[in-house]
Amino acid sequence: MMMDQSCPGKVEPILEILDGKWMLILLFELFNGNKRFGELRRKLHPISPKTLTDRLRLLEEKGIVTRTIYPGVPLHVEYDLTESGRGLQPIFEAMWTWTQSYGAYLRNETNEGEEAGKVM
Amino acid sequence: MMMDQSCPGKVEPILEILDGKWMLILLFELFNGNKRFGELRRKLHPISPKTLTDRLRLLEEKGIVTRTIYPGVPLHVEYDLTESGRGLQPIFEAMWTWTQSYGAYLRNETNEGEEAGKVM
DNA sequence: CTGGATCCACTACGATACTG
DNA sequence: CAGTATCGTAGTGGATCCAG
Repeated sequence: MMMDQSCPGKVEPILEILDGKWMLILLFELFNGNKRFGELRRKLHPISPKTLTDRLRLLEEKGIVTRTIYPGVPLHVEYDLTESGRGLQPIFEAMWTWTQSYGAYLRNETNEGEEAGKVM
Repeated sequence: MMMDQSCPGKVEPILEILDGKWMLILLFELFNGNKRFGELRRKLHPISPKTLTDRLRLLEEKGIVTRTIYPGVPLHVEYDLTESGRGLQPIFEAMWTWTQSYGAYLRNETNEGEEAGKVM
């Protein structure tokens, strides 16, 4: 593992993908299989359609997801991870491991507090 | 490795730490040993003192770094990683691995183009 | 040397309404 | 169903100057 001084600059672009209010949970949903727009919208409720579109388009640009259109009425569009997208999973796992070891009290920031006895 | 539906919410708080324009490179500098304010300021040039202070304070709150003051004139303050902070390294390594495999063309976004042969 | 104080700009994100 | 168009907001990082 080469971790020299130029790493931060090289690694930083990943944050465009992992960053922001919805990206993590969005990617997580996609890890569990391809999904349609409305499906994602329900899972990420109360995300706005504009924001969901923005995030999805960014992921598409970055080669993380594919967008497949099945013509017909009603319209049918599927979002799926590319191989590159699936390759992000080890990063999630590393984050998850860290969270379990050290992240206990960080919860109070983004979660609003009603997660006390939740299932995990 | 348990990765169920509530993981994203649990993992998300890490992004407060990894997130933002300077956090990655800041943490990276700290991985290479404790540093003083001015030292970090030079390494992260052209970061503003306000922003550097903000980032450092956040990391302190989260238990990622310690701030040690050595009284005297001129003032001497050292920033160092806690064990929790050092525990972030596997996440960096996972990101680094991903970058090398899939992230080749992502570079053009955050780097403005004049970084070609830069040492950093 | 190590910041605090102020002011400002940008942009992610949201609400809502509308369309092929 | 799957978005687009518009408008609005709030938080975050930056510039600059000042202070213990």
